[in-house]
Amino acid sequence: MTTATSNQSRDRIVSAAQKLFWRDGVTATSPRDIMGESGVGQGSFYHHFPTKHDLAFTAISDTVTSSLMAARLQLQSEGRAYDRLVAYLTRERDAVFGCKIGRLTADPTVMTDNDLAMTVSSYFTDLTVLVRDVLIEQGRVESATDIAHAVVAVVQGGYVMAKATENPDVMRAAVRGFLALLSEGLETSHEQ
Amino acid sequence: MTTATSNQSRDRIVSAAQKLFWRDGVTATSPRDIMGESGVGQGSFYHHFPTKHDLAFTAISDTVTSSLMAARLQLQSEGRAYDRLVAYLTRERDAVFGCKIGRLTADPTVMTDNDLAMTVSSYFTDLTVLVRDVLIEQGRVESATDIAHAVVAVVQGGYVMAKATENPDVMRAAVRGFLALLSEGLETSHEQ
DNA sequence: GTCTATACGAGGATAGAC
DNA sequence: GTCTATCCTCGTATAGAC
Repeated sequence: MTTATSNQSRDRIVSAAQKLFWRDGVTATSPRDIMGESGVGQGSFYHHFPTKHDLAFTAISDTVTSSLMAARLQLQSEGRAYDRLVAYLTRERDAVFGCKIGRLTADPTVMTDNDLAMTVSSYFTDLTVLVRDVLIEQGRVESATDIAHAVVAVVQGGYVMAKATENPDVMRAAVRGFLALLSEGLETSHEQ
Repeated sequence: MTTATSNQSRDRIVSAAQKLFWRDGVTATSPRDIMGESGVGQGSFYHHFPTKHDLAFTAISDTVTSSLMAARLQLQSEGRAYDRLVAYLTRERDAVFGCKIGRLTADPTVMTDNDLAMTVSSYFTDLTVLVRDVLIEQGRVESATDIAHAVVAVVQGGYVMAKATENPDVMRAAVRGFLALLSEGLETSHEQ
């Protein structure tokens, strides 16, 4: 083994970066900001992450992986497909802070960097597939892909609207509206 | 009259700012970038807009006003309410470039400035009201507000997903999925 | 691994002349 | 209104010692 207790400073740097990237975005977060937030010094910082790109890639990849993991846990749990979908849509979200990953879409540092942009892209394609599979399971085979896109879009749009208005109820309203439509023809048309 | 042909440079500055704010965001666009894009010199630039805030407020307010105007024209045109809603949802959008206004939600310069943040916020509340009124007109009185939020969210989320994946079809899929649900119980439940 | 010192361009202006 | 010169801080590192 090369390191004993699996790097203290490195983890602190990544956590601080994730926090600040969520709040301010990657472009607006400087190495100095991250040193301040993490309490790690300059020498140590640049030892672990020679460039901002390196840190951003580590931090964003980790955020994407754990977000997908959380979605997977919820969408592939026990219970009826429809219930899992409702649970996913209505789960508590820090709506007024925006989506950690969706916001990166508006971040020039991320979008002009192929590695980072692909990581963000993969989050949305993977998440949409997860949702689509649940819709298929529910019996909505016909336009499962389209509806899955709508599901993911409603959540992302909910984040944008809630952040814009600083009101978490806006996200809830969007989800309620969507669910009203999704469940409208339920008894007659689709397996529950 | 104080000026003859109603300021050349000023308009060029605002147009350039709107273009760059859309592409890169406000935070990542510098005065120097805008001078370069507009061809206006430094002295002239700072004469018209003493601070970046002043320019951002002018540019963003104008974008919000004309976007709302465009939505209003489409949502309050002739024809059946349902058709206007479909037209609004399916209209051509530069999806892969993201929403000019929605992206500002992830821009620290905008969100930490009260004037700018309120301008962005008002766009979403006003737009949602426009959509809600069409839904009410269509006969969906019950959850018109919620569904209106869902409509706006699907479009915003469509922008985010399309930009993330660099694929405009993703926005179209989200809208198709949403419309599939919206029109599902149509013949029986609601006026068309 | 971590520290301190140093560097250089860009961001966001201000000052004063024309 | 527009131009050129100047200013100071921050972003993003690099260098070398401990």
